[in-house]
Amino acid sequence: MAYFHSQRSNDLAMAMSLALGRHSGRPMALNASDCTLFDEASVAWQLEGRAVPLMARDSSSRIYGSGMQTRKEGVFRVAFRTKSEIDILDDGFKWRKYGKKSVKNSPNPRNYYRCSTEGCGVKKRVERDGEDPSYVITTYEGVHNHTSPGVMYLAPDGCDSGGGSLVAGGF
DNA sequence: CGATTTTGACCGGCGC
DNA sequence: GCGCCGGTCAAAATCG
Repeated sequence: MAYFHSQRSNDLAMAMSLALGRHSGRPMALNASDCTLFDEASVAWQLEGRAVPLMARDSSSRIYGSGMQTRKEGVFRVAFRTKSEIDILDDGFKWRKYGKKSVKNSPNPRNYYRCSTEGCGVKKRVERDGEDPSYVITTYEGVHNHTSPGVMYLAPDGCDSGGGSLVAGGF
């Protein structure tokens, strides 16, 4: 098992990224009770205590709050809701905003971010909950192929196996 | 001075 | 076919 260390309080988003990286391509549903499937994520959830993961599936998943079905296949997508004052939850990755759109369902605009690292096509969608403005809905799409510059990975004991990488190679 | 944000335009899918 | 809707592009502006 690997641990993560972060100086930020927004560990949930980062943990979700970790979960994405470790369990990429594996379809599974996430509930609050299923968080034990993800070691790092479960730690973060215990720390946060308020975050409510909504769903996580690889394909044919549904977006929170709407009956819309995703048609893209093979892309791991996670949507969850977090109580936060700020829209941009820094998860340790470098995100570059590439679009802003207001959706019809919600009066709040939706921001589109992309991982600025070359070769990493992970996308992120941040939207504030229209019903509860104190909540932020974050959607990750894709898998990182590099380590986060803001996260330090620690091994409990001298981890010798070089194969146990947290980075998900090809999906 | 390079990277990133901003913001309207553009485009593709889908429903009517 | 057209228009709505969601997603992306790209050029100018801005930031560090």
